[in-house]
Amino acid sequence: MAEKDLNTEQKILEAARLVFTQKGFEGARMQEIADKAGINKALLHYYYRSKDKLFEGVFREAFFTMVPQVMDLLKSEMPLFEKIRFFTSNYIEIFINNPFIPGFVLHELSVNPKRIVDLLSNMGIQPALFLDQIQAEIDKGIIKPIDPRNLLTNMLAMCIFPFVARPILQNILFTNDEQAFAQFVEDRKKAVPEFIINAIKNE
Amino acid sequence: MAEKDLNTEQKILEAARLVFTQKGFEGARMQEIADKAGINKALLHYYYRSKDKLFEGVFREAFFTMVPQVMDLLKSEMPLFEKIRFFTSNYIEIFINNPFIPGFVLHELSVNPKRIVDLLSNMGIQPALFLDQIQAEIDKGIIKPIDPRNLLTNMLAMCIFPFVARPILQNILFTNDEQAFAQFVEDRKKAVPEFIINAIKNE
DNA sequence: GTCTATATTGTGATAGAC
DNA sequence: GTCTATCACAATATAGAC
Repeated sequence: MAEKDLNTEQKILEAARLVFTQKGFEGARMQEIADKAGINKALLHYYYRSKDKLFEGVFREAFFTMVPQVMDLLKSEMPLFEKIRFFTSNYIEIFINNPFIPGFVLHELSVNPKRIVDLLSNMGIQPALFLDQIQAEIDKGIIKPIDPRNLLTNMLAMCIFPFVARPILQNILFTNDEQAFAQFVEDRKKAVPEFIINAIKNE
Repeated sequence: MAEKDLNTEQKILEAARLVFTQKGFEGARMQEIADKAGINKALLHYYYRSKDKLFEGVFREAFFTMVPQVMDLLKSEMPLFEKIRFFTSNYIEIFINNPFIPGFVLHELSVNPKRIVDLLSNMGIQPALFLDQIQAEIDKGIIKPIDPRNLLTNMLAMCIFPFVARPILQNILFTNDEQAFAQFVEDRKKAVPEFIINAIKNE
């Protein structure tokens, strides 16, 4: 690494993140990334040999933002209900700060599913501990019987879906009022864990 | 690939549906659609003047499959719990038969949100009646207090999300076993409404 | 490192024979 | 209606001056 203008490189990555996450790989244009970074196309290729290489970095970062950070939380020793509250509210908060990540990752996942195999095996995603914890609470009679995988899927669904379906939800439920939708999502940091715990708690 | 019995126009639409739903508008190639339809590019343009026109038809059909069919159900006079069971299981069944629709529609929605304005206004999506029904049940003390929009969002999330996130869920929860995942989704036709009703029902 | 100019390949779309 | 051949342009990528 010789003397690189980190400023330019940062600008490129930031611009690429914006364009890729909003348009996807196929929809993104190197010209638009260059424009947003305030440089020209040639300089993009000077820093990153190809569109693929540039995308690789952006996708990796997005994938790491979306998947593993909070997944680690599932492995902790926290009591179940507390863990559910912590997981959902933190996850929603991450997406509030990165609203385009979910749609971006899910689209690229469905277009090129092979990619996840590489990435997932490179990071030890292991929900087994969390699933076992759920099963243990069921056996103890503390929560209602449920397939632990269904519970985890529901948790993820309620955290992620509003960001993937935002345009349509905002339109239907809030007549396109952006601030109202932002407040709605903010409220869900408490509403979602409450909903989940109500669903599984034994009286 | 395509049936010889079908006329050319049907073969084109079928091929376009496959390619567009799996690759999106930007990722789709007219060449690939032509190949899948067993014809050549020129003939595509003979039947549909442009890629846009062809996409229009496919997206419209997908959008109508995804959004309004079951939405009408929300307006019916059914009791709330029964309505929730009917809605969720029917919706999941639709996606079992059209697994690529959710990802396709949601992606195009986020890439081109303006499109929904046109389509949504052309069909009277009106969840108000359902939201009112929920509020009425809350007032009567039959279900727990909850923002009705949160409840509707959660319903949609749990129905749709597994199909959008299928590659990653199938990998993490089922070690890429397709049949196991199919069974999992089938089970959710009963598990999801049960989960929801448990979450809101007052004891 | 940054630019202008250009090469090179894609891809959507059309012309015209049959 | 269906084909082959080709156009026109857009987009990635490279060459080379400064």
